[in-house]
Amino acid sequence: MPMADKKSESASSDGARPWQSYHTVFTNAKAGMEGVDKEKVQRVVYEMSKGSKYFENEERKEAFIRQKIERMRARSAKLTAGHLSQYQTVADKRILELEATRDLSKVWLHVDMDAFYAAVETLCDSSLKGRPMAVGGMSMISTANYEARRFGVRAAMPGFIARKLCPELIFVPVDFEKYTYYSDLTRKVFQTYDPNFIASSLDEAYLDITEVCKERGVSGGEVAEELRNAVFGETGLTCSAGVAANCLLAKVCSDINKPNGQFVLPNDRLAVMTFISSLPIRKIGGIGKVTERILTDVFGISTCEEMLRKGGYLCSLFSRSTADFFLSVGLGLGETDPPQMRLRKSISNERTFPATDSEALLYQKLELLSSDMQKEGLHGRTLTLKLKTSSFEVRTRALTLQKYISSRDDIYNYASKLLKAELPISLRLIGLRVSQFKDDKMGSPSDPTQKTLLSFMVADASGNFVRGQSSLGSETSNNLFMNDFGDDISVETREMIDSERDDPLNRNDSSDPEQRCTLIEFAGKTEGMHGHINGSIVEKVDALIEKSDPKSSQLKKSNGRESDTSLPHETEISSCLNQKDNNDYLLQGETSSRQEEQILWMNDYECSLCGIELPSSFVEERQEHADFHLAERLQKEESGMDSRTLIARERSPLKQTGSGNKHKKRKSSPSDGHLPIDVFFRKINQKP
DNA sequence: GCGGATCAC
DNA sequence: TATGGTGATCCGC
Repeated sequence: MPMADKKSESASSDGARPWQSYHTVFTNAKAGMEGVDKEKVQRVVYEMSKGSKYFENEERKEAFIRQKIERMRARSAKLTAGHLSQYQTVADKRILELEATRDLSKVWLHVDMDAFYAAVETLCDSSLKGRPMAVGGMSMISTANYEARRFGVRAAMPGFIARKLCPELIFVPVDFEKYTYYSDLTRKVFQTYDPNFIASSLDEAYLDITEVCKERGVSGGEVAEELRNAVFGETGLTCSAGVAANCLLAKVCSDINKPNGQFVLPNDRLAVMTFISSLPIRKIGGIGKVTERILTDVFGISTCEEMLRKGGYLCSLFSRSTADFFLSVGLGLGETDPPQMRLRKSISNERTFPATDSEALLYQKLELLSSDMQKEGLHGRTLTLKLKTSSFEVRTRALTLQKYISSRDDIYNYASKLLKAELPISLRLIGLRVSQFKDDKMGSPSDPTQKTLLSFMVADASGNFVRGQSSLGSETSNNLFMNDFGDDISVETREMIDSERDDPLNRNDSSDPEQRCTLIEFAGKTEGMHGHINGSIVEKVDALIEKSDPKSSQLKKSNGRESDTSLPHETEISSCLNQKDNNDYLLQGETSSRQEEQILWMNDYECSLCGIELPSSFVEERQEHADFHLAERLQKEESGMDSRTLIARERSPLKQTGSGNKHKKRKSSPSDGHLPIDVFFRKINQKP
């Protein structure tokens, strides 16, 4: 097993240079960090952190990661030549299948504002120009300008460490109103190039400029140049752009000539493969600090191309979806279609405070949080209490109820129970999260009197917020992204939301919390999240390769994320039927199914039985519609009609009215989670 | 369903 | 003096 044995190297030098074993994210290559003395930064960070509770916790985490790596190395070493060759065959086949999904017909542009918060602050106060400056405070920095980055100062770094690195550093408090205002200006420009642009944060967006290029007969690079000029003209801010055939690559490209630059990757397979071949894996969205270490330390993978060369190992040691993602990365594949609209699945509030073990104080914090949660006006069944102890250990304690709760008192009472079980304890953070919203599970009849997530504003794929399904493409100024920090890390989220409510720019705002825009998240959707490779190894070496079902291993698209790229209709249903679809290649075909719902509102608005579109806010209409199908079915059953026939007929229109992407591959084999439809309905009927 | 982890911004 | 907040997802139980 080839491996980059960095461990012995660093272990031997630990004594002399202990800071080298303290892995922070602050020394990763980032725009503006060229020429930074990383060794010095590392040393300062280490010296400032050493001995703190935070540091000790980091060391504990580090020890776990080392263990993980050791376990994986051991498993990897245990693979026999036979197993490996089997898995190599699987990987090669998979690579071919993935390759077949390559789509070079689209031109995607990723725009990324340069040091956005810092740039806005400088725009508003020209005395900051040319001086090292950071937005944030002594405990946390949201972003730093390029002058500060030369000292190694960067986002997510504590301010007191930043000041040590750069004593001249100017600190400016965050001001989200300002950033939102300028973000809206940029979005107005984006909209002229792609009305359906995807805003992934205040300072980042994806634009499909395929049509613009075609209609005007210009290149992607020319569009990028023009757009960047327009953004500068509109705001006085610079941005960087990447142009490529898919979102994943475009994002990588926008980082290459940052700041105030752009990079075009031609829609050409050879160009993509060449580009990918030397690209460090850490540049890929979804591959973070831990995943990078595992891939390099266990498999010796440091560039994307090596993903392909080590395909056999990857397929044998990772879940199917994770391995698919890795292989896609190796091929330079990524999302080429706008992501499906997604509804928020949870809402949370958390707050850090001076550590205390005073129970009275802790309950007081909980009370405040409970009030905040009530203000969100959501109804959920699952309540999760998050705790961070004074030693930085994070715990979560969850409770799922029969009923939906939303009131301050309910939240507080249940949260108190969860907290009580942890006492005595010394905490520095308490958080609450509510999930399993009323309309989370499709098909459960809605109570029209209830506020639900879906009665809030929802967003279309452009990131523009719309009510229900109508008036797509509302004004960009109505955008609101709660977790919208870009390069910049918020420490003032609560304030941001509160101030946003009074923002004169948000003309649709209402004081009624029900009318408020609610975040629909897009962040990271195009890259997806493929961490969690820890402990995901299943003993599968004994599985038979014959079990691999060719149909089931068809891939839809892109980054290999089943749920992200699923087509509507059957695919959507199948992913509901079979949430646990993470077996490895050789174990496909053993997944179980479970589903009890009646009507599935696909994409949250489309009836699974007849395809009629009913926005989720049409609560009563939906109930009526469900009743209609029920009555219809009962009637036909009584008349002796075979349910299979019935269902087939009812479902058939779906296929025509489908996504219009019939050529796209999708999960299609029963082993992938499709219940025979009559079994499916039999199950439904068992449900009271 | 729960809890720990990872990731993005 | 001092290391964030929000949301998602995966994975093993």
